[in-house]
Order: sequence, then C-alpha cells, then structure tokens
Amino acid sequence: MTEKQQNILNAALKLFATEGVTSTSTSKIAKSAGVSEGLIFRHFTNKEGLLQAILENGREKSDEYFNSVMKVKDPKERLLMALHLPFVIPSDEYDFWRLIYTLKWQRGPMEHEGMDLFRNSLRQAFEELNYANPTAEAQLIEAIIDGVTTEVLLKDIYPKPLLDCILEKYKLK
Amino acid sequence: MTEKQQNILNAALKLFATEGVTSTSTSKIAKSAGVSEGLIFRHFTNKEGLLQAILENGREKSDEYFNSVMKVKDPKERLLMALHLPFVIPSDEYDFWRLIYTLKWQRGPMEHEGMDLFRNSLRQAFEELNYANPTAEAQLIEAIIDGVTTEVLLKDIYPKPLLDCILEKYKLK
DNA sequence: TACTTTTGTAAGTGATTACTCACTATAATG
DNA sequence: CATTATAGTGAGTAATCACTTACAAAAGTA
Repeated sequence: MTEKQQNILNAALKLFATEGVTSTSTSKIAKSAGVSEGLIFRHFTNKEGLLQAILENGREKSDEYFNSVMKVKDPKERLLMALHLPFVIPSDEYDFWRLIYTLKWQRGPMEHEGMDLFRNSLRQAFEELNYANPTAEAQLIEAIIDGVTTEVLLKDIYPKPLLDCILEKYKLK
Repeated sequence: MTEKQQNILNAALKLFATEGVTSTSTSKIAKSAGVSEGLIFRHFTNKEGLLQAILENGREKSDEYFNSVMKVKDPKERLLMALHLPFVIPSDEYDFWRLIYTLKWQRGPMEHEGMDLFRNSLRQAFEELNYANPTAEAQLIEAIIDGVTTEVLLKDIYPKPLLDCILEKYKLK
C-alpha cells in the first residue's frame, strides 16, 4: 500500500462520510488526496471499488468491537459490555461509522457473519438470564445501541448520565 | 395543486427515499411521474425546492404524531404513547420517514420547533415521575424511539414482543 | 368572444460525471 | 546493466447532470 493509495482512501472516507457517496465525485477525491484522478482507477478499478476497499478496511475494526463483547462469558457482563459500545468509539473512527450508518438506508444494514454471531451471543445472554423473550430482547438491545450510537455520532452528548440511564433499565448498576 | 404536480411529488418521494436524493436525477423523476422534465422546474424552481416541498408536506404528519403525545397529561401515559410511536407509522408513510432518516446524516437531524416541544414534554414527564436525570432520560427515550423506528423501517419485525420488552424496561406494563 | 394567466412540452444549454488512454517516472529483478 | 512490472500523470471521452428557453395548449376571466 503506497502513501498516495492511503491518501486516496483517507480523503474518500472523509468525503463519503460527510457529503455522501454519490455527492462525492472522483475528481473531488483526487484533488483532496493530492493525486491525479486516474490513479484512483488504477488502484481501485472504479468508484464502487474504492468504496468497497474502505468498507473492508473498516470491517476489521468493527469485528474487534463485536469480538470484545462475545468473548465475555458472564451474561450480565456481556450485556454491560455491549451497552458500552456506543461510548468506546474513538473520535478518529467517527467518519467510518457515519459512513456505515448512512449506507444502511441505501444499501441495507451490514449483514456479515460477525454480525450474526454478535446477535446470537446477545440472545444467549438473555436466555441465560431467563428473560421471557430473548430474541426480542436481542433485537431491542441492538436498536438501543443503534439509536445511542446515532446520538453519539451526530450530537455532542454527555456520555456518563446517558449510560447510567441505560444500565439502570437493565438493572446492571 | 394539479394532478401532475402531485405525481411529481409522489415519484420524487419514492425515488429520494429508496435511491437517495443525489442519486436521483430530475429526468428520472420526470419519467417516473409521466411528465416533462421542465414541469418540475416550473412548479418547484429547482431540485432543492422539490425536496423542500416534500419535507413541508410531511412535516404536518410528523407534528401530528408529536402533538398526540404531548397532549397526554399523565406522565406515565405520555411515555407509553411516545414509546408506541415507532409502531403506529402506517406503511404508506415509510418512504417519507426513510427519507427523513437518510437526510439526518447529510444535513443533520431535523430541529424544528415542534421537535423541541416534544423533547421538553418528555423531560417534564420524567421530572414528574422523579427520575434522577430527566434530561438524560429524555435523550435516551429519543434514542430508543430512533433506533426502534430504524428497525421498523428497515427490517420486518414482530412489533408486539419488541414493544413488550421496551415497556417492561420502563415498568409501564 | 377576446384577453390573460397558468400549465405543459421539446429541444436545447454549459458544466460535471465516471472512466479511459497514451504516455512517463520509478522501482524491482535477473 | 537491461528488462519488466508497477506507480503515476494529464488530457481526453461520451454520457448525464440540473436547469433554461421558446413556444403551444388549456383554463380562467372580462
């Protein structure tokens, strides 16, 4: 991976996240990355290929988050870990997650293998805790993580009081 | 409002919601609405004007939802009403709400007057119920409505078990 | 009926789009 | 050193973009 190749990826991620994929032209990316427009196509075939490269690049990060939750054995601890997720995203990853959340509405939610394992591990935690409807509970906690992450990415909030409210609902405090 | 004018609004809403605003060309809208492309500009000045017309058109709907919650006096009943919101959206409004949720990431969340009143009425309900941090609680319930609405709009879920889980967390059952 | 306003169209406009091509500079390899 | 593969450029391409303009049909109004 050359330096210019990295510049392209960085510039494209920032532009895709802030202005949207279709509103970002390849010429704008090239200008922002300080390379010729042709180089984008040499390295990434086309605009879609560039987007996919960004997505693959970030998938490793997201898998780490999911794994850090799944490896926790104690069910209560695992839920605690899951509910912390929105608050442990480092701000230099915000652009990537904004991109993910934007793409959801045009291309559907990301549904790779790791995501399924994550969902199952949550459901299993609720089963072990004898919740009445573990599947629905897993769906809800996913929705909460989703909604809270949206708040974190779009507004600037005070994490602590919000997290306290969440944990109280699940009696994890 | 002519029939063709309505056709344009309907076609544009559907295309904007499913493919995104910037990926939808005015010629595509015209073709889908069965009118000449020029008519779009006669009636709505430009593409942005068309989007604004759609948004104003839908604001009445959203205000009705918020008002139906705010007019409830009893705080528990009001929270109950608010948490029902994601499940009372009729499916013929899905396109509009998908559009709203998409735009959030490019143009920021919609922040009109009615939204502020809604937020305050939720905070006040938590105050009356003597919650420790009403502001954070209002933020959380907003995030939950947001996340659950996302699930409703993007996946097909069973509303009842999910709603049950939510109400149990707030001891509203 | 005569006149004005509104609604609608078809054929344009220049600018921008994603992408290609011919070519050069650099680096790796035998 | 000679050869070959890779990295990089800049000037193209046709297609599409949002939008305009000139003009006709329709509808309202006196």
